[in-house]
Amino acid sequence: MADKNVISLDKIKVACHDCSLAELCLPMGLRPEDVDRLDAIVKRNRPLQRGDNLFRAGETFRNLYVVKTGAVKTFTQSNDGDEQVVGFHLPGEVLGLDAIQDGSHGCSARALETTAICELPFERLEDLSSSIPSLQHQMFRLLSKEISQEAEMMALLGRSTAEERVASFLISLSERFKRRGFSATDFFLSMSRQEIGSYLGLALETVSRLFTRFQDEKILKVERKHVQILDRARLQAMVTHHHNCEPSQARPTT
Amino acid sequence: MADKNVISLDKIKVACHDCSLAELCLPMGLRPEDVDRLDAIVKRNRPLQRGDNLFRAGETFRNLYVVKTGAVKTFTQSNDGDEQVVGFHLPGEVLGLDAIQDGSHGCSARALETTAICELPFERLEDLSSSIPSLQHQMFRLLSKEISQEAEMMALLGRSTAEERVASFLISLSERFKRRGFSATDFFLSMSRQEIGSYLGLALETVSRLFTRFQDEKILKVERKHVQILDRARLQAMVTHHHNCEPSQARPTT
DNA sequence: CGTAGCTTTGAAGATTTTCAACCTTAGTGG
DNA sequence: CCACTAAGGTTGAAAATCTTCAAAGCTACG
Repeated sequence: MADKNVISLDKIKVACHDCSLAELCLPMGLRPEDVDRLDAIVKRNRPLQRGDNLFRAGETFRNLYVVKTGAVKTFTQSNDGDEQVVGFHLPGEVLGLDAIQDGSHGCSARALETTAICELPFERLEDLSSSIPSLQHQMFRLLSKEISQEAEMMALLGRSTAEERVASFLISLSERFKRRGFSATDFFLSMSRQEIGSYLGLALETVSRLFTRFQDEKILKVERKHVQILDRARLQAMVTHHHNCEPSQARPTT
Repeated sequence: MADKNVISLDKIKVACHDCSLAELCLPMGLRPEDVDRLDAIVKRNRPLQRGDNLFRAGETFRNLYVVKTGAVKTFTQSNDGDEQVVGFHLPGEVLGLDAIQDGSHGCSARALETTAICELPFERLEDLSSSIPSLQHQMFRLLSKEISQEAEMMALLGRSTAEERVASFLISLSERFKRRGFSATDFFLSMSRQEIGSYLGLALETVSRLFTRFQDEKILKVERKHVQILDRARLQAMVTHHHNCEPSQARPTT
């Protein structure tokens, strides 16, 4: 809607209009004055550098976070030190929804590259939701969407071969980039093979091999972090095989 | 809180007090008069028989459902016919949260045994939430909890061996039964090996073998659907190995 | 230019799946 | 009352997939 660029002085407000609140507001349109009220509670912090933590597991939950630019991973750590990636978060996506429940974060979040974040104090958001029914509705939808997406991921992990998982991962990234106005067929992975593997429940070598194989089969062109999707149809076919209950692309929702 | 038994005439109301709304109300206590307002919108339907569908993927979303007694599975169907189980729902647990998002159910729900269900018209629930801040808060918590649980499941599926998955599944069931006042160490599985396997991303034979092995190792006693946990500590140890970020049992929250 | 960190690749090893047979239980009907 | 059948469960062996271990290649960065 508001397509303005970020302006230095009025940065906070504008930043929110054009990005952070898109996820919350655009889907069903709050009234402009309500958007302003929402804007008023949003904070924008200095950008995170690669490796910086946004929050850590166990910390008290106070804010939801919206990725403006960059990318963030969420992960848990096993007691023997190695980490398990539970999500990647691209621009426009929200973090922290799992922490509302018990007031503390259940996973840590770390920037995969230089990343700008908006912060939404959850208590304020709750207050506002009480007085703006359509915001409450958006909040419910937002939470519900997260549940759907996770369920889809569970179905993927519960059923798929390594091939399906990697294909599905690429399609997911592709769609998410596309939605934010980036190329759906040509993008950079901000995460390592290791992190992809951890997320998909595969060894990093398996991920690497699949990338190589897809390239040999002319489905992808991969050059380190740079991925180009050459044959989306075949990628899709690998996944469609398990038909995720909702006809994903049949409805132009979202 | 209300520990009354179900009384025939006033069944609907009482039923809700002692069970269906526990999940929504008890965690942080609505005021009694608010609970009554909530009760007023709850419907209770005839019980479902084993195999009956509660809803099907693609149907319009109107209600959330709370399992009162019995058990329900949610699943998606691949185009080649076989199903993928995405969840099991025991008494006190809520179904349908994933459907708020786009107004239609993304998976089907079917009774695994004779099952009683409460129905909560979501629109009414939203209206009520607007006027009862603590109910809104409970709703957010409910949705957030679902997100946490799914994230935990994703972590499990993404990281575990068959052994860990089955161990984790049993512990999860055990805890859920316990919370509802059933035995944590002696219960009946209402789902088949096939369904467990589908849920955990394992072949049904693998599930069966693990049950047998656990029995050989004196961790379980399994006799068809009847499971007894003999050595919870060792079951727990198989899972703890991956430390689910939140110290699960350290805090008596819930 | 050299080192550190990813990534790729190969080969061996482990786990899990698949296929197939058999067993058990519960329900049915002779 | 017993045999029969169907559905679910168990078990074994072969086959497939994925992981692990190991080594080498590539890039980026200081």
